[in-house]
Amino acid sequence: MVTLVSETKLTLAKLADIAGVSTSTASRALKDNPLIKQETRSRIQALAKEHNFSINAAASRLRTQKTHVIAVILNLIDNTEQSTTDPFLLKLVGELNQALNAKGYELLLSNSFMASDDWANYFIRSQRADGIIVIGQGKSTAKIDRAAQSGIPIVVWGDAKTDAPYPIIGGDNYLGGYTATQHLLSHGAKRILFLGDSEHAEMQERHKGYSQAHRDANVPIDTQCTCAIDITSKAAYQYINQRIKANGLDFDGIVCVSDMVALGALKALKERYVGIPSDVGIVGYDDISLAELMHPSLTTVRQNTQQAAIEMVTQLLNQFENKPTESQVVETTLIARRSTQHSD
Amino acid sequence: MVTLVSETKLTLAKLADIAGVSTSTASRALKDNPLIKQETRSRIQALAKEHNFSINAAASRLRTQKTHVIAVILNLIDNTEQSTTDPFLLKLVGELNQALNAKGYELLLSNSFMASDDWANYFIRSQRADGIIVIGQGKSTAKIDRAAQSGIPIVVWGDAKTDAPYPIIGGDNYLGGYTATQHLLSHGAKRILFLGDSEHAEMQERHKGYSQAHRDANVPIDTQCTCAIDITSKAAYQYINQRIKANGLDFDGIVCVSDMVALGALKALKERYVGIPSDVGIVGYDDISLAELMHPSLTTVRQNTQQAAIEMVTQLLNQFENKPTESQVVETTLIARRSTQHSD
DNA sequence: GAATAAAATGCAATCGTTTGCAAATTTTTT
DNA sequence: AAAAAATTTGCAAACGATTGCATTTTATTC
Repeated sequence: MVTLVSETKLTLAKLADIAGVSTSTASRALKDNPLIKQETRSRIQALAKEHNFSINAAASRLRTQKTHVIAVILNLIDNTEQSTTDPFLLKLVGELNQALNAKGYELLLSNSFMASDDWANYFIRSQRADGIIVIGQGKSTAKIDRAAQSGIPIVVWGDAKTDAPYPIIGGDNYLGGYTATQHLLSHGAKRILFLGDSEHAEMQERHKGYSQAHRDANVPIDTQCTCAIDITSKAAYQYINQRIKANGLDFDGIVCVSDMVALGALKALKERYVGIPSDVGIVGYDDISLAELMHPSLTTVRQNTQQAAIEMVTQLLNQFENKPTESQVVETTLIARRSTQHSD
Repeated sequence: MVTLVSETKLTLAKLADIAGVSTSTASRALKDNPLIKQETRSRIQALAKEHNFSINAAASRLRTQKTHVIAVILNLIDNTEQSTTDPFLLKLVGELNQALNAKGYELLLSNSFMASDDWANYFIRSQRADGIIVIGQGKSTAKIDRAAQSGIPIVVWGDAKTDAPYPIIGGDNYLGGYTATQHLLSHGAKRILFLGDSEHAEMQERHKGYSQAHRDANVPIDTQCTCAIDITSKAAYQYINQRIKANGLDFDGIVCVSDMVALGALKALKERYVGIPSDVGIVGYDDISLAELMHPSLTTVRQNTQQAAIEMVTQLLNQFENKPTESQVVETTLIARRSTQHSD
């Protein structure tokens, strides 16, 4: 495979030459700067198209000190494989990609394992990106705090109620946990498991909602019902299996911190012929596309990810202009399906 | 939120000043160039760490004409929402991210809707990236061909048997289609639907395998059994629903071009109380993490995505050094589960 | 038609690294 | 101790676009 096209590389200077103008004029013309006569502008733009010319991004970035790139960091939990497995995170990435593109930005994908620990340095000071979006608060916000501390533009997907010097966008986790639990209680559940990892800020909030719903319904809470597991379907599957083996079916409802967890639990229950929802009702979180495809379809809590993505981008761009920013709660609604209620 | 840190921006020149050496020495020291005395190297590296110094990527890229960035383009099918929905594509992205990082490259995520149509121009000539990886051949390879034509480094995930001037990495689609079909036939199926879009090169190959398996088993093929639908669970759900409404259950097996499609079909069948696998056996493709969580768990064809990612990166980097490249077939295996066979 | 205002273009410095080559320093050899 | 060789360092020219300011060209006014 030989490159036939190359000739000599086409630069703005050469294009200007061809057009018979200076580089300044060419540069302005390509950006449709009204300083330049309309006719000249069109002429140069046409010429650029004709010669397949593209502004050199490296040079432009160096000169303008703006990259128009945003780094999106998947803040994964150590030694879980939540990453490649969880459709929710990646869905969010997809939405962010769209939201960013709509504003003329590109998305540099990274994850917390890969990027060096000093995000401010690695991405911003090095001029690889203009700002960063972190997906997930993780168990510790140390890296995030550190990055924020150095004053770089940053936005986080997480629990919006957390008090932090940077804007956090996220669903109303307390409400989500509350509604999910209440929903199960109102369908008669008496012993509801909370399945997930309560070390995360988001999960903690959900757990608070879970507790409050119990109190409001006058149903006692057993600490045995709060089960700390990794946020994967596998962990959920194993946990439920083991629990039933050890204790028998000592619960009649499950609130899960993600749909993946719910699916793992569901599988374990089905294998043991536990009736759903007759014996155990189950609620997931995230409303991934598979939730409604399951059998029974999965009741879950949906967070408006598109709205979230747009909001995150807005909050980030605001920082570029030193506008004030604030954490935002996105729409969070319970989607009731068959895993918690019989058909009408 | 005020930036407290900024002072004046730290450049290599200033760092060199602090260290009392020239910028050339500083530059070399930071790259551990043996031209520089070991002691000087360590001293400057320490200084850089201490002052949170990071080389300016824009300047470096401009000077070296290398970005160390690879653009990954999700080549989506027009007006389907395959993008944010299909876990398989995003899984591949995750794997690519790892493979690229391992080689010191970063991943710029894009999709065919966003990026301008002229990939060579937009990504490479503009020096936004050094090469591109395209995920999916799509219905038409026009954009890919065009990009390849201009001699840029490029690799494609698709059907490796397609003859093309660029390396294509992919599973053995013929074999996958063949094995899936044969598996159903050997379990007694007589009328098997092929559910998917046969305009794609990959799908065409699978369809060929599907046909050949029939011939080898001496089972007649009905063209009515080849069903062209969008590659989404929704389309599959609707199609199966409609078909049954119109024709009754006129089939006893389904070969799907993706797990998402299979899940949609599964849902439609279950809602009509069609027994699986007793009445209809069903095989998916991709082995997304949910395949085994389904009920019944889904028989599917797995392609080794990790191997694929590594191979794609290798083939791409080879092009940087003008080494020869070639299309590669990755491991493709049938994972037999409950959706095609009763428990033992 | 000269003077003034407005519109269009060009000059040249700058962004921060990298690197071929020359210069300075140190070490080895005779 | 001088000459030669080997080791370290520094000079200065790129890389390609952008932009404040100066300059030229065109249009307007009296």
